[in-house]
Amino acid sequence: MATEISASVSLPKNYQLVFDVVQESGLGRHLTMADVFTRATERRPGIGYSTVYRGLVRLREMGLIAEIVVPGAESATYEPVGPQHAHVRCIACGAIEDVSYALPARILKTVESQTGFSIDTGNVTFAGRCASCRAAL
Amino acid sequence: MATEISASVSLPKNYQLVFDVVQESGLGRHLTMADVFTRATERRPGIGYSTVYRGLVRLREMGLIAEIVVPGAESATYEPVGPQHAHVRCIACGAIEDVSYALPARILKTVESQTGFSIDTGNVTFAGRCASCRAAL
DNA sequence: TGTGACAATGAAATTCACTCTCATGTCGTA
DNA sequence: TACGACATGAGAGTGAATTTCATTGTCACA
Repeated sequence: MATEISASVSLPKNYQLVFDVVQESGLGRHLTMADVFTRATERRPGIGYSTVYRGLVRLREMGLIAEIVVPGAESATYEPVGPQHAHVRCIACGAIEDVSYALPARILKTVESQTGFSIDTGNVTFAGRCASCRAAL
Repeated sequence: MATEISASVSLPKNYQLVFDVVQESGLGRHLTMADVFTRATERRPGIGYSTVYRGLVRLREMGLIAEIVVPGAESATYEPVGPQHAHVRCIACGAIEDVSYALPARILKTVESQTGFSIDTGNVTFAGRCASCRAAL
């Protein structure tokens, strides 16, 4: 199941492990650094927290995984790269889910002309209550 | 210049001070907690960090100021409440600016039906390079 | 195979924003 | 003045994120 990284780059085995952990969590799943560390430890007992941390940094820099920061969440989470999408966070239980929404390209253009910035990315997050938390009220 | 809070509520004087600091920063300005503390200290030397912190929490709960969390920024920032807008952050210098953009209401509806969440708020942030950082390249 | 240069690793310390605790101070009311 | 309720300041605590450092591993090349 371990997804091999395609090309020429030879990734250190522990970074490959970190990559596999995130990749196998699947689209729509969101792992915190602690989650990734836990799963990595199951596969390679003794792996250091720093190694996992550095793996996440490296992979993010390489564009192989995505770090998402959601306001209100206690820590950053990581997910496989995939199609552009937004995230929704339950203000009650903290669950994070994907939403298939991407900002229209013309919005980015508008923002560029309005601010003078060159825009690389747009980021959308929603906050609300998930179905089960609403049911529990 | 100190904006009086309108109504019946009598706000403790230090909280009023915190409110004034944020209010006077003006729309489009973004102060970190440390910024607010610094400015508050100039006006009332000896004011405690905890007091400023509690002031920000209280005012946020009352809806009198807004806390914004931008991915990549080292800390949360505070701004006066105003019309819905998005934020753009320079990945080079960290500057944060306002952008007049709000998610269309129908998007929120779509997200609700897609996820089963009840959506309270939507949040949009952009990342890019500001004009002066691009000029400096 | 030996070796040198360099990258990766694990343990632990540090940093930093944020939050909380507690003892004291202040204010309004009777 | 006596009292209760809330505000305050100093500082400690929390936890995620990041860095340091000594050690180990890896790889290219002789």
